[in-house]
Amino acid sequence: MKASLDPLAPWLAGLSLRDPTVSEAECAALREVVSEVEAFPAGRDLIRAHDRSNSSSLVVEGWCCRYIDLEDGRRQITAIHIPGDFVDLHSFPLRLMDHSVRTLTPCRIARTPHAALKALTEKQPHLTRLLWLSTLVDAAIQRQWIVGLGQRPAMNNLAHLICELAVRLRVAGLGDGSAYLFPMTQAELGQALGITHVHANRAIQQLRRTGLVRWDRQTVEIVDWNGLQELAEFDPVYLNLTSEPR
Amino acid sequence: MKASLDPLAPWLAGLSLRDPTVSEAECAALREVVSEVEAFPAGRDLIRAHDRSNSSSLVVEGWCCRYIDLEDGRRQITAIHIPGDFVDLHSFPLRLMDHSVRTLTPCRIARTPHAALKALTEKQPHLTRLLWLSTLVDAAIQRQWIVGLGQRPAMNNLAHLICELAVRLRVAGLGDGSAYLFPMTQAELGQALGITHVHANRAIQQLRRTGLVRWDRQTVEIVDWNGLQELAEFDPVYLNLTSEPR
DNA sequence: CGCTGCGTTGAGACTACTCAATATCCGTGG
DNA sequence: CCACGGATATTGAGTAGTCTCAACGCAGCG
Repeated sequence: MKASLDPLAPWLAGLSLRDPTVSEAECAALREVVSEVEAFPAGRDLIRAHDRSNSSSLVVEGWCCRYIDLEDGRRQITAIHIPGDFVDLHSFPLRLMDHSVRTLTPCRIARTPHAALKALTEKQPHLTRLLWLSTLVDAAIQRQWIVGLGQRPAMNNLAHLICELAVRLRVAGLGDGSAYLFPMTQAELGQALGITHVHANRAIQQLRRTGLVRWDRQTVEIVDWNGLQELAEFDPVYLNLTSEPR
Repeated sequence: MKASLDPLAPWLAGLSLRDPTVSEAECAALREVVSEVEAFPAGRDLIRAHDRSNSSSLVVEGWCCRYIDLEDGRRQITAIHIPGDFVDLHSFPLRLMDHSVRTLTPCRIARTPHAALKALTEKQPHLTRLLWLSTLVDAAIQRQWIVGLGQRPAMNNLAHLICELAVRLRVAGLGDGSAYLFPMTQAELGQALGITHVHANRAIQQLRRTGLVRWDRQTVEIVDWNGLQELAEFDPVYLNLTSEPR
């Protein structure tokens, strides 16, 4: 998973499957507001809940997540972000952060000042709608997580997450989706699935026993995509892709 | 809870607490694209998943919800919408619906054609950001639901929902939030909380026993706001209010 | 008056949790 | 190269929360 030379590359890769009507001028305008890329180690908070953010972060390389902590220390991860995700575009129209953002792996992040984004929305209505769109895809993903947390047993929800990330990674131009690096610990996975790390471990074992995926160390390999999709009831409509990735 | 003469009134009431910088001209522009109000009975689908929508709905009166069904018939409600909510602004930038929308009570709904919204975004960048903002508040609410479904026991999550709706109703100018009509059946409540209707009933009873709320028929009365807020770990930051309602 | 939908209750089963122990991996320093 | 320590993964046993199935009560309505 080499670094792209163009920090916008994974974002544009995803966009090309959602709305291919981006002009060269728009790309240039966006490129201009994306400041230089910064590197972060794993497990570093980029923004904390209740902070006031004045820039938005685009993931160029690595995984990060948004999360909300409860008073007793339990943590719920509300989103997982991969390269190409504008992880914190939400903080642009919103004022105070209602959640925190943190790296799951070493990351390279491009920051965009809110002032620059605001200026951009003044002049570029089409590009503005695309940025809006990308926050709404995030929201659609959140809805699926709500369904998973509310209705799906742990193993099925885990299968759904694996499907989702496979497609999203493929959309971002990272691999073919049949096997990928899954760099989260089982504790973090549990925080995303709303279960304890002990139960996350058991859900993984249960999923392994179905034979639909192989899961060794940090590598997930999808052995039977159709079977996994069926187990998870995974319907990629919510990812808002107009054309098939790959 | 009488119908407002102005279909935009509850939306503007909420907006005034989030971004009071709306100009008269912007209101006029928005008013122009909101078509006449239509009435719907309870339990009517407004939009179905996988449909292609060409207009967005603003709730003027009544409650409705978004939901996603699983194959075995189980349903997860992903959002509850009250007057002032632009229930389906998401369908404007998004193409295919990933979820359905349905009335929970008799409703009056104002429709806005997407073409008109698009035209509006071409000319009114500030208003566009406000519309964007309102979809992001929806997303923030969804995040809290994720936290609730993943981490909170049923009764606590129910308490959180009651707190949330109390504030949101107050923000929309509907009542003082200390007591309100809760027009959902226990089955629907269960679909929102990710539990069965049987367990929803037990969660209600458990909450009643705390003495923090009275819940008779369809009326919820908050007896001890501070106690309820504490039980729910309710922190209204995510509703993005710059000033206190009322 | 008898539907029908909604709320309520009980009993037993299953999912996920807690607590605790053990095993494995991996980076670091000797 | 090996020893060590910390983080991560795995396992077991008992408990708590939630589900399923089934029944019953009550209210509104034709």
